Amino acid sequence: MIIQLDMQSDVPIYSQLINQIIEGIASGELKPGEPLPSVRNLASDIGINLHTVNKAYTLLKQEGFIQIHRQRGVVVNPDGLPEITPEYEDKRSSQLKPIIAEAICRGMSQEQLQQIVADIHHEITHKKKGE
Amino acid sequence: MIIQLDMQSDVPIYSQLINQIIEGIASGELKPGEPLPSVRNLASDIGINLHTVNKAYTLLKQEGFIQIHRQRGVVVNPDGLPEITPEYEDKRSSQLKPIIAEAICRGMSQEQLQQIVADIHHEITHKKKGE
Amino acid sequence: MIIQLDMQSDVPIYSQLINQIIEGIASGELKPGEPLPSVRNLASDIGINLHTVNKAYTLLKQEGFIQIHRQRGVVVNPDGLPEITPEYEDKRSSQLKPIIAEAICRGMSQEQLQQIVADIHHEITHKKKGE
Amino acid sequence: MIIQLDMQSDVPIYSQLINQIIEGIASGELKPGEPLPSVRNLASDIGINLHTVNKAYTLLKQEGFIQIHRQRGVVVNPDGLPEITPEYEDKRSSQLKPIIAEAICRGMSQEQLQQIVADIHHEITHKKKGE
DNA sequence: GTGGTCTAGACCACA
DNA sequence: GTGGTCTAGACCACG
Repeated sequence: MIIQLDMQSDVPIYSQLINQIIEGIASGELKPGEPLPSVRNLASDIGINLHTVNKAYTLLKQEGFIQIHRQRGVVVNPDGLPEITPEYEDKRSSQLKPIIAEAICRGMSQEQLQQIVADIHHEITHKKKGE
Repeated sequence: MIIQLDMQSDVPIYSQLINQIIEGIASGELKPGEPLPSVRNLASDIGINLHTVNKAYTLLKQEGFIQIHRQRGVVVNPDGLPEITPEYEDKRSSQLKPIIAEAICRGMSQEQLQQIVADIHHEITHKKKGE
Repeated sequence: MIIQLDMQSDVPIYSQLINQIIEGIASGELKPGEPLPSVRNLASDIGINLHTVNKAYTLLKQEGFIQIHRQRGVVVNPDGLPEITPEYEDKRSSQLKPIIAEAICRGMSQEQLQQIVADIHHEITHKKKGE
Repeated sequence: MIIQLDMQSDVPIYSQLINQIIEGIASGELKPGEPLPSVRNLASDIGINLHTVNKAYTLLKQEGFIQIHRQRGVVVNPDGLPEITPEYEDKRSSQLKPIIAEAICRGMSQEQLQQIVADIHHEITHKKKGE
């Protein structure tokens, strides 16, 4: 899986990493049980510090997306992925609200918004490898 | 309009402020041309630093949501609100993508997602004053 | 509050720090809402790296014992402390089980064990400041 | 005796192994003089590294729980089990203290704590073989 | 060779 | 001045 980071972005690198891995899981590129690169390999591959990768992995583990095995490395959680918890729903709503509010201000209708969501949804779930 | 800030959130206060004002505009609570409190008043009302309010106002102005006049104070942009620029569309997509990816991971269907979006859209546009 | 670390222990420093702070809260030495030293102050006071303190604080925040405010520093959670969750009960049992098993092997009766627990409980809740 | 290991746990495998064997002795499942599987057999049975089993056995021997004979293999110490030494008491207290402190923070009374201890004690000593 | 921990030092966002 | 992020480099526990 190809990781694309924007070093100029104000989004922290470890966050970008988390997002990319979650997208990889969502798109099916990364399947449950599949191994992820070791902290050091990934860090040197994408040219960042291993602590940054470590932080991303640790947070992904805490949220239940991956498992970090003692000395065997990191794998996508084979026991199924995190469920829809009330905390998650709260977080999701508070993330979506300002985005939707701004869209409304800029004159987007509800239908247009839903179309955008549908497009992105499709883009993720129909992503082809290496794309 | 009532501003609700969460001092424990990891979202910066100036961001929360921006979001709340944009939501106010989206809901119709704040109409084009309508005055906003002065930097000093708003800061003392909600008990935060002057600079924080200033930063929020400045960014809102940069994005075209408000106008700041030296003497007349701050008003919601009476000349219409910002349009849908390519930059905005990029920003919106990059914000939505990780949210949608996580939703997919947690087993939400596209329909469920769109329902959530519709709910939040409705919540914003049908908000009653003072609520 | 006095922090006592054992640099020779195989218990990680950040863990010892977490334990000491939790004990401080349990003993009433640290009350809800009370501020904790800044990351840098605490680090230099006890002669460790700020990242180590940061890790301890971050984990304590994740478990709900403290709040980390934007720029105002760290305080003991004023909204009440974490509750008894099923996850906590599982963790607690799996921590206690091997300790109790070893105690049994070494010939301790259930009454003796409970006495030890009572002693430690008393020691924590009746700790006097500076002791 | 059935060994249950959690490869995802952050408790080292050799520690889990030690705990399980001590629990086996505490429950009476493993009696003094009773033989334990050879390092090789146990390792291949539960699918872990030789060194891991070796480390567990070596530590158990150091603490006096088992004896390792060159030819006759490994047996539960027939000369009686380890006693209550001051070192053990220190270790036990330092293990129990943070657990009890957290329990207090989470609002458990001393009676509740002792009930938990009693439950686990009962669970260990009344364990039936093969359970 | 793997992740975990710790140190040291730097820059930035926030208020 | 506060915490947040990132880098660099080191040692250790684990298997």
